[in-house]
Amino acid sequence: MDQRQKSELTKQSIINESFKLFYENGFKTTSVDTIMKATNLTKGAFYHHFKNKKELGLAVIGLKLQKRVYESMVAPLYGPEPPIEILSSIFYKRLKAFNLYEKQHGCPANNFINEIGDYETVYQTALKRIVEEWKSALVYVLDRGKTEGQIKQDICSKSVAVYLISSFEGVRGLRKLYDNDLILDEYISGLSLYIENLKV
Amino acid sequence: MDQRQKSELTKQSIINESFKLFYENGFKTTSVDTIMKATNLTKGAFYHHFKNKKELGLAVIGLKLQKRVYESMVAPLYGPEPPIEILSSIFYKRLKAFNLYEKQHGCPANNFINEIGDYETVYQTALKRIVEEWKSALVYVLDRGKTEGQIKQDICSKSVAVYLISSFEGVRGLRKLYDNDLILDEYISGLSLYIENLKV
DNA sequence: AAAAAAACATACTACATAGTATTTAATTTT
DNA sequence: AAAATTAAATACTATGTAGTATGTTTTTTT
Repeated sequence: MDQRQKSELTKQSIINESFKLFYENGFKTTSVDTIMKATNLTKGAFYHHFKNKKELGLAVIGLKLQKRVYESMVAPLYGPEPPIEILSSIFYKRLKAFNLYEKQHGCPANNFINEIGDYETVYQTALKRIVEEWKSALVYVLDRGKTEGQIKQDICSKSVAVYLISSFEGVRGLRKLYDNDLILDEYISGLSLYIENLKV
Repeated sequence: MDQRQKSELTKQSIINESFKLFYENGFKTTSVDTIMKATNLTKGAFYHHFKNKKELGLAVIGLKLQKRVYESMVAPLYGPEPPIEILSSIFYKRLKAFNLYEKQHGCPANNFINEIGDYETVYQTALKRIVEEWKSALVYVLDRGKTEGQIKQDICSKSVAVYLISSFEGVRGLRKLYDNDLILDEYISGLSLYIENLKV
């Protein structure tokens, strides 16, 4: 392996460990020292690859968070199945697929949003991008549902998209408070009712 | 004013300033020094009134956060108006009543939930109390709606309650990312649809 | 193989942090 | 009024923090 590849690997390693630590303990409260301890590297390596902690934060948001949300919640919305099926399965499946660790610590993106969404404009912009991408995909599938006559014409796709995202992120925070899945099951039941009412 | 009253005032002053600073900058990232600077008091005063920062955190949650949620979102649910009216007005009114500062920084309770809901059990328990109180009130008004024949019999009150809370807290986080109210308006529209579908 | 550059390590600075120890001032009790 | 108690101030410790300065090693270029 040449130098460039190895260097890229260490950079990715820093980003990966950061994502994990930010997820477990928060962005602001995770120190560069802690991160570098986790990577078995030193501060020299960190500041060789990143200008400062902010640059790392933006890298984690733009690479890890965005990718995570895209792969799990966005991409499936562009699938060929009937819109209502896609909607009801994607949220349901996703929630059911979370392991205990993911239930306890909530949504990585939502954690960032709540911690530093009001902190600095650069973070705001980077996080907004994730939400907008998700929203667009939801609007796409909802509009398709209307076109294909499966979803009521008079509903506002954007509003439904926002409502779906809000409730999903909201419950991922609430779940942190409990040591069982009751709240998630209740959420799913509440969501089902909502989606049911979108049908013509 | 006697000593006890004055002492209680300084304690409340510490709690109030803490609430404000926690809200703006987060719990873990607001230092005791910063708080005492804001109160124009010193560290001696702080550690006279509180054993440690954790005790302060619990005081802020149990007194300020709980009270805030109760007064704005819980108490009105026990009013005499028709359930559907209460539901659609309370969420709508609350969102419309927020000033810019409150929109930018999200929900104080939700911020705590997302920051330290997975941090230590004592915080978990204290925050859970707030959510459960809110949920109970929603279930109460939903059940009343069923009894009074205004709300569909076959919906699960708990599920709807959880879904309502989730979406509300979710959008309060999302709003942080934007510099206008579009997302709130879309949320309200999405919520209206949801509530509309609860009617018989 | 020598020179240059890149990738990292080590050692440091300046400041922030939670909490403690001790002192001073004000108030209440006797 | 003296003694005791409470409220708060001051001074401190030990550790954590972001970031810098400089050194060393490895790889690439010449």
